[in-house]
Amino acid sequence: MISESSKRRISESTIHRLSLYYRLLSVLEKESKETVSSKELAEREKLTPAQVRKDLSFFGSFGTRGLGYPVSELKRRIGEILGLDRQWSVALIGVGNIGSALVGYKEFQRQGFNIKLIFDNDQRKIGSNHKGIVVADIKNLEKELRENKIEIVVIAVPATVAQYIVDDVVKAGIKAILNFAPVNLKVPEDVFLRNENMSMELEYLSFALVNLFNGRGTNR
Amino acid sequence: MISESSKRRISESTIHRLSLYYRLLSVLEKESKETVSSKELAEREKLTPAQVRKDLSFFGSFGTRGLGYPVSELKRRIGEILGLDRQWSVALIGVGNIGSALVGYKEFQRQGFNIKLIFDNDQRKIGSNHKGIVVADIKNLEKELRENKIEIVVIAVPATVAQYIVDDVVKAGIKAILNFAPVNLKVPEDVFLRNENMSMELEYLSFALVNLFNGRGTNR
DNA sequence: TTATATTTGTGAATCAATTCACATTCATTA
DNA sequence: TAATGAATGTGAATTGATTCACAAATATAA
Ligand SMILES: NC(=O)c1ccc[n+]([C@@H]2O[C@H](COP(=O)([O-])OP(=O)(O)OC[C@H]3O[C@@H](n4cnc5c(N)ncnc54)[C@H](O)[C@@H]3O)[C@@H](O)[C@H]2O)c1
Ligand SMILES: NC(=O)c1ccc[n+]([C@@H]2O[C@H](COP(=O)([O-])OP(=O)(O)OC[C@H]3O[C@@H](n4cnc5c(N)ncnc54)[C@H](O)[C@@H]3O)[C@@H](O)[C@H]2O)c1
Repeated sequence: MISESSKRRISESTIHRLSLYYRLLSVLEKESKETVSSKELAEREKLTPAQVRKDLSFFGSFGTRGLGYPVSELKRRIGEILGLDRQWSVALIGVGNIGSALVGYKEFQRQGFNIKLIFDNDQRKIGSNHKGIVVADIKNLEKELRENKIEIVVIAVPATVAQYIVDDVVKAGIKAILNFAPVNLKVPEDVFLRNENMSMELEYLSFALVNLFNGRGTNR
Repeated sequence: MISESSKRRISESTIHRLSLYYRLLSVLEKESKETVSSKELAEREKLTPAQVRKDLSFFGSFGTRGLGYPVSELKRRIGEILGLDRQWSVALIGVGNIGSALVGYKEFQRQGFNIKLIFDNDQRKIGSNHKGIVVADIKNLEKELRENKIEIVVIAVPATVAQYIVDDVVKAGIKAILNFAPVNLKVPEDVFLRNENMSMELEYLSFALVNLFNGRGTNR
């Protein structure tokens, strides 16, 4: 829904900031605030007002000069841009430590990310019930992904097997993958792959503590 | 350990790429590769050779012209830069879904991030044993953090209480925090705060599926 | 209705990150 | 020991992202 046949390429940072605005607008909505200025949005996210306005301007003009942006309306529009105005069918592969945590996380569902299928290869886990979902056998991966029209796959298996799993996921026609395994997965050009790398953030803190103790802390 | 009184400011992306190089060098070391060129490092991380060389050049010159970089030596040097040549004392606050997963994750320890303390406010959890660590009462937070010389704190409590917890953590003199709660925490300038925001990555995938279906997939 | 105050939306300017391109250095081979 | 090839390290050029600055639009108050 990028206006005018996506003239400009939208940067990753802009999209991440849209997520921040979306979350903040939800808070403002709860506080029954009707409008909000770029100045206020910026202050609450430690950004500049110009940045906020520029980010939004890529997608249209949502504000009123002299007044600001209508909170609920802007939230709705950003939701549309991010695809949060619809439901997504998600499958999770690997119900270990991190996989179990994700299944039990209600926030994803609230945002429209519905975990419909869970896979594992451990016979003790297959058939067991996690939050109302029966763990499926990884052997039926491709068939089940297709039959259930899964759109997003979350990888939470050991790093050693992640590439094999991803190859099968790609074969099943999946175009969006979120990977928790600390490994560089290879996917075709037309598949979106994002990595959730917790070690990286710990390492950033470690670097900061060792190197930056004159400078200041940095949020993301 | 930035050379020459940290003239240049090192960008966040450079540090994240150092993490990637570090992981890749571990793999190359296991494969008994002695040297590696910027070209090969770049190919395996989908970067350009110039980028790799520039990143490393901020910290010194580690390579040999005509030959490349010595794998083990470079890994050691990057480890030093990232502070992975030492042990870090970490405390985890909140042993719920995600907190339990983190406690059970051996990879952090292998990298020198040792979870020494776990806190919760749930009486049923306090005193119970998680992977050899007894859950402490959140009431003793400040005292315990100081006595155990904790350097990094991981926040895994509900978003509603995260700010109160962080305030206490800061009072205890902690300068590095990794936060999993989806909320914008306020910390003083001299405290490093990083946010691990999984929703953000799912939202990026959602955006990509809705908007970018002419373009291509993008790794991080 | 007019004047004043706000705040947007956006080109232009600036700042930052990435890529280019090449002199320099070293390994290797003849 | 000289010639060849490979790959680094780094200023310069380029590309991209952020900030500036201001005209235009609207709200609000007189
Ligand atoms: N636990 C954490 O906090 C954490 C943090 C960051 C990253 N990670 C990464 O996430 C991944 C999972 O970590 P974890 O701690 O949950 O590990 P885990 O061992 O607890 O869970 C892995 C799960 O995958 C299943 N599995 C293994 N092979 C499979 C296959 N071929 N097909 C289907 N399922 C298979 C296992 O049966 C198990 O249930 C790992 O790559 C890990 O490095 C974990
Ligand atoms: N579960 C996930 O997969 C996931 C993913 C992304 C983000 N998160 C975020 O991580 C945080 C934890 O999520 P969760 O699913 O583990 O929740 P959870 O409810 O399972 O765990 C929260 C834990 O914090 C403890 N707690 C509550 N108040 C406390 C206090 N004042 N002091 C100390 N401990 C306290 C609770 O007793 C509980 O053990 C939340 O902010 C959540 O939004 C979770």
